Amino acid sequence: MDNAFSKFANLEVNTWAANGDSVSRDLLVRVSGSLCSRIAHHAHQPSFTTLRPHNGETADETNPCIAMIMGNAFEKNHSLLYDHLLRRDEKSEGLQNYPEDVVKCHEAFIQTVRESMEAKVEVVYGAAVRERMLQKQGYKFDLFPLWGDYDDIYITLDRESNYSNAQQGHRYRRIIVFVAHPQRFFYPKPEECARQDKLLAVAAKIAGVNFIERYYNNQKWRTIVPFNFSSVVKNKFYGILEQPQSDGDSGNASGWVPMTSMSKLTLADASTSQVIGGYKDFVFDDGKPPFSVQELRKILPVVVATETEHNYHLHKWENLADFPEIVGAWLRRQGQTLFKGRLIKGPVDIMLVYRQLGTMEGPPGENLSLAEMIYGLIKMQARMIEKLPISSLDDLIYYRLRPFDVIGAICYNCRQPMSQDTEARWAVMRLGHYVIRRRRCNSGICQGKCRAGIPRDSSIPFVWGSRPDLSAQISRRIREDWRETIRDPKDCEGKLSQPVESWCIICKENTQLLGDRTRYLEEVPRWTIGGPPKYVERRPMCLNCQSEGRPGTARFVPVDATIPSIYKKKLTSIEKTFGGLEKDVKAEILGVERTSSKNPRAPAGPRPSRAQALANKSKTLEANALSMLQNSSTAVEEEQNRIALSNIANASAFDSCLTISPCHGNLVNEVAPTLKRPLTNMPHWSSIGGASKRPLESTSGLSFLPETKSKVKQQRIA
DNA sequence: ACACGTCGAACAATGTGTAT
DNA sequence: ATACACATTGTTCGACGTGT
Repeated sequence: MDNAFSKFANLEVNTWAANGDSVSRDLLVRVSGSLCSRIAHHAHQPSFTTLRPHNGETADETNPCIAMIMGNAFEKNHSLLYDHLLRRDEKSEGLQNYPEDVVKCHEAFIQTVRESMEAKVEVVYGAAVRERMLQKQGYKFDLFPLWGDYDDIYITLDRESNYSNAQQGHRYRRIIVFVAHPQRFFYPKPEECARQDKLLAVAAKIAGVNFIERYYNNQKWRTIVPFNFSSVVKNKFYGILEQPQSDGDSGNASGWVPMTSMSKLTLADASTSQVIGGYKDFVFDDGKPPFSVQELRKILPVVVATETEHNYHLHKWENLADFPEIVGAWLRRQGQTLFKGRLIKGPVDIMLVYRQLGTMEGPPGENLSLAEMIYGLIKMQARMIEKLPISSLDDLIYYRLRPFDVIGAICYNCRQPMSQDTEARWAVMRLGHYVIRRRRCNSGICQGKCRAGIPRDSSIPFVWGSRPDLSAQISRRIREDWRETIRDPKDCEGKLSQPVESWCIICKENTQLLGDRTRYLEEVPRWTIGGPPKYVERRPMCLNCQSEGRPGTARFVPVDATIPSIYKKKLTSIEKTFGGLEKDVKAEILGVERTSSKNPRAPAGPRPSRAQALANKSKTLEANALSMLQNSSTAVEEEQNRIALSNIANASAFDSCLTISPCHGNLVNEVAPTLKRPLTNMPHWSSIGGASKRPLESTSGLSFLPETKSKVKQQRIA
């Protein structure tokens, strides 16, 4: 297999080169385990959340998701583990972003593994891989619903014809069990946990490997994966800020060192609460903001001076209690500045940071005492502060040490790349928020105008660089999700690249804007994905509305009545409901979504006062609570409907590709006698894959789901 | 449940003066 | 020429509301 991997690696790097990209070979991750394994685990793509980023193996327990996978239905000598894409990447979006021939190169290699491996069961993690195998790779599978305790799940039969070395007389090569990505379980829903546990139990039973009961349901994986990982991942994958400490930028996986830096200890100990016994004092104060540049200018000289005062005690320092108070105070507020949101709980973490930051200056950290490393860090920071320009915002910003002060930027206006910010500033009041810099954008759209540069990494939040913005502690949390539903400017050719004229939906010809304009002209209009594209409306101020006593913030609709349009809030709600789906599925949904009307509806009555509104609201709440008590079955039904809706939404193209197609198979009965289907219950097998190119059209195979309004909705959309 | 309308406030985007 | 700091103003937000 080494030889095959080596060949693949050469081919992969060359394919990138043919696309004009130079990539590092040592970020390719090897397949782990033997081809004779009983079970194969098929994951998505390796990330940088690891202690072994280079020349790595897939079986890398310093990566939390992989650790979770390896914790259940996985026996070291009987399990094969590989990723669908073998290239380590900061974002696991290779399936969307890599050139198609690169993706195919990975898939061809993995397919040779799948062709050669003996495992009767393959567990596939995550919807992205599932969709890819079903749609783009076009594999043909048959669906096999289970029964009894397992009647809410099904397994998938992988047809022999999917393999180039197909053997005559065999209908199926193996069983595939599609399960959710482990990262999903940092925010578990009970029903999802139960389902995942069942799926893995079935996979393990068929394969003949051990598994752990209620592994996901009882969060038993937490004995393997550190507790703080939850907040970090939440932030990284879901953009939710849980604690100030693990805010914003900590999502950048390349910089974050998981607590499994102590993996040996953690695993042996199996108790996350005392992972680093003796060093719990190291945990940073959660509530305190980092030092601003201004504060550091004052405090650093004092901190540096303590080194000589305490010189002969330095080697004895082991935890925070041994430090001079001011050093402890300094350290506790470096969570963002030095450590960039990483949780630092002990000397090992300090050493890792020291090594990472100190690669360009100072001695390597191995043989240094804790105190020497800490003073090394203090001095690094002092040198940085000295070089910084004096700014009137110094009390509101802080800087990080290289390499964490380099941020790739794109133009806020046109989203084209800008030169990177090599001295990134961060907001003290808003943890982890990058402070925008304005610079010239030389793209065709912006033509050298001054534009805001925002981080290219969309997981890094940012804030406008003015005093009022930087002083405000809470942001309104601007929604960016709607952007997922609009076209890239470079996909807007022909008519879509032309300006769009719009006018107030109420005033039409009488529309009045500032500067004697009667039309709102949008030079670079935003269009939705899917066909036909819809113009995304704006709501500028209409002076005519104002003069006639209306608020003047009505929607503006295209003057050309043939241009369909939609408003942004609608896009947000679509993204909320269908955000988990593949982009092309979303495009289909958007394509058939109703356009917004071109005429105003009947004016509403007078608004009640705010006080009255609040009183009404509390009344409604009470009434709701009462009615819940009186009629709990209604609430239960509603909840079921909600779950059904989310099932349908989540099931995406996978479920909706189902069509009834009876067929026969004996592989299952051979390998899994315990799962033998009762004869009285005639199978309703379904075949999936390639059955439908229009995913949401067919939901006939979902007869086991309760009839709900959501189903009506699906039909309307289709 | 959905499709909007309305509101006050926060935000985005850019103009302009000034320092380097 | 460039970046910064501040000022200004249009745009967009979430919350809350009504009508269908």
